[in-house]
Amino acid sequence: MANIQDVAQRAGVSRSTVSYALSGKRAISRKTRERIEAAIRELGFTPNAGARALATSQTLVIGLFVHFFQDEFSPAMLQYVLPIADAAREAGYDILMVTETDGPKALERISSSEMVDGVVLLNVAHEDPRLPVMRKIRQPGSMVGLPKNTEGFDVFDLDFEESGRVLVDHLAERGHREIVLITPRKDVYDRGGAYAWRFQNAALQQAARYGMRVHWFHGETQQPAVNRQIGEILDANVGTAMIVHNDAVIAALPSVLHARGVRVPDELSVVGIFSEDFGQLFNLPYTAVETSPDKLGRLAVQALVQHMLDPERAGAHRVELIAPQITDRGSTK
Amino acid sequence: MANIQDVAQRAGVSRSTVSYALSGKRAISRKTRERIEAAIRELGFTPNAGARALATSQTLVIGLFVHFFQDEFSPAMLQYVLPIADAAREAGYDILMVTETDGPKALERISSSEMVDGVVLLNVAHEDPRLPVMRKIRQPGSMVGLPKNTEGFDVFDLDFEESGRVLVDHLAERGHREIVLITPRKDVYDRGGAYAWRFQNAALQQAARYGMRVHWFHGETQQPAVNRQIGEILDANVGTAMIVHNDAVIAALPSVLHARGVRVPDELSVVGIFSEDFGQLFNLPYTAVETSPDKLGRLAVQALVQHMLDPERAGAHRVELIAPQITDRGSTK
DNA sequence: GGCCAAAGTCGAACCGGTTCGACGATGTCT
DNA sequence: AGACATCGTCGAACCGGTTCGACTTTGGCC
Repeated sequence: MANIQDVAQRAGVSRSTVSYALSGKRAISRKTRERIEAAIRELGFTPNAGARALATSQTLVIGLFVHFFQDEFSPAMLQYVLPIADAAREAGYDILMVTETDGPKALERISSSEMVDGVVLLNVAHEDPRLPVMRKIRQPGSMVGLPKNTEGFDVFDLDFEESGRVLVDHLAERGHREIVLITPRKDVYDRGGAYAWRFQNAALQQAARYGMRVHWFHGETQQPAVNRQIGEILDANVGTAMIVHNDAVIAALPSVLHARGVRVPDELSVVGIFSEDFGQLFNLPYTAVETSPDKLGRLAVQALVQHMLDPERAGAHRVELIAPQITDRGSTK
Repeated sequence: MANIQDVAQRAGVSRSTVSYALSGKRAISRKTRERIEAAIRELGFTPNAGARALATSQTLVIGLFVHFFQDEFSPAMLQYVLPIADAAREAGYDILMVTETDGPKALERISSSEMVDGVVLLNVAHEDPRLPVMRKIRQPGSMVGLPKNTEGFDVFDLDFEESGRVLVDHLAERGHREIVLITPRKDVYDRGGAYAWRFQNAALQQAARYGMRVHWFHGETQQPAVNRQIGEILDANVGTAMIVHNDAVIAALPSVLHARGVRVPDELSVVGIFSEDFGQLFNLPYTAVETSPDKLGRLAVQALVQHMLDPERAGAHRVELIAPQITDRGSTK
């Protein structure tokens, strides 16, 4: 394997000259540069990442910390991960993906051994145990999911409160007075998944404002419990519309409704909150708030990259809740 | 940030002694070791990964090369990725996940800059363009998916041929004489996704052996084309059973069958090939061959780790096609 | 022609670990 | 008591890059 010394020798220059030719940080004459480039090509030289990291304190790697909870629907997670990987690469970074259960410990390990220049956290909880660690470490951090205390980080999330209101409005405008609300499982709340109660509180409050009656259920996440529960809710036969904030439930809904011969929107109006890709994957015919995982993931990476490039501006952090967009698929009336 | 020199100073020893205390490669007296450990704790020292990589030529990172094709069903891919990440961590490795479209180039880049100790390739095609690169690089490689030439690699895959035969047998035993076979999209074949024709050829051959008539279709992958196609196939009303080797089709099947009131297995027998998790996700009530992505992923990592630990035995490679297990969910008769 | 700035290159130091050879202290065996 | 192996530690070299300061050469300007 060729190293920078071999290149220098072959081109008849010193190691530093090769380095400068590569980085462009000092002027190099055209003739010399061409000789160096030829030598690099002939020897197939690529700088050693470890050595470079050691010298520059830069790894060009971003740590992506994801935890795949059993009670959350995994396909949805992937929709964040892929755009993040793409955006990172566009900015010249690779992705070290960490899925360990013990997030704080993993974060500590990766950070203190300086394997990454920055960190993206997915699925951040209200009082996320990773955040205290994030505050101690040297690398800048960016996240998807709104924690209680955002100080020191770039934070991006959907505006779940507004999303809840928008969907209630949508139903209220169409005259619905009694509705069903299906939210994530209780575990998500217990874990501090703030998006759950942010959405739900806002929805309940807005419904109260309209004088709507709301029947609220924590949706199941695993089959066959999901189908059974949907059946029970339909049996109860309360309400003329349904707001579903639960991936597993909304994915299973078409088949259950079909099986029971419930026609949407004639007999029941349905709205949800999921990404376009997710909707396509499960062929969901429901009007819904778009969750834009790709947009959020990209934003997180872009903000992080800015901080990594310009560590001075460590004070300026973005907290951005993107506005919900409703996609009307005609499932309400 | 504390480095090994700070620790040495605080413990009143030399840097090398600290290093030996950490690695255990030479004997260190109990007293000295305890002083060093205390210093490490007090200073919160963690070895710098780049420096260590430079000195040892070991990164403790595995490169995971995945390409998410639009015409393949992404949720299925995740089922390989997560077990791989887990298995890697258990062996002390982290995962650098690379999703670039230009796989060969990415492989070249990561490998020659020595960012990883070894490489896992997912979804390997018959003549995968990444393989020529794999043969040149210094790091050992392991893969899921059976290429034409396996020499030099550890290869793991489901035995798709046997899977095809097993499913045909299953239907033949129940007296079916005319069946529908739905395979992956044409693009998958064109790309050299060998699992597609390995399964299909074996199934067709076995069916011929029984004198069965087979109606063969390339399944669609994106909605709403999937549903439309399933409808058309059902309209044609040929055959008493269906073998589905296509994730998007099998995922959509329950709702289409429901909608048309086709009862399984009374009016139509259905078998498929998908993982248990996938079946659970989409609540699929079909008898199927288990694809065991978790098992395959773990095998790939374990084999790779062996090669990384013992580079001498570079000659001995495993090629393992795991035997299909059929899970009877009662969708045939 | 002399002075000065800019361009181009080099050598040395440094980043933070690991590892080899050497050396003193200690213990064992004859 | 002397020879010798073993234990414990140290200093120096090395891994492969980057970067700083200094030096030489070139060119422009008065």
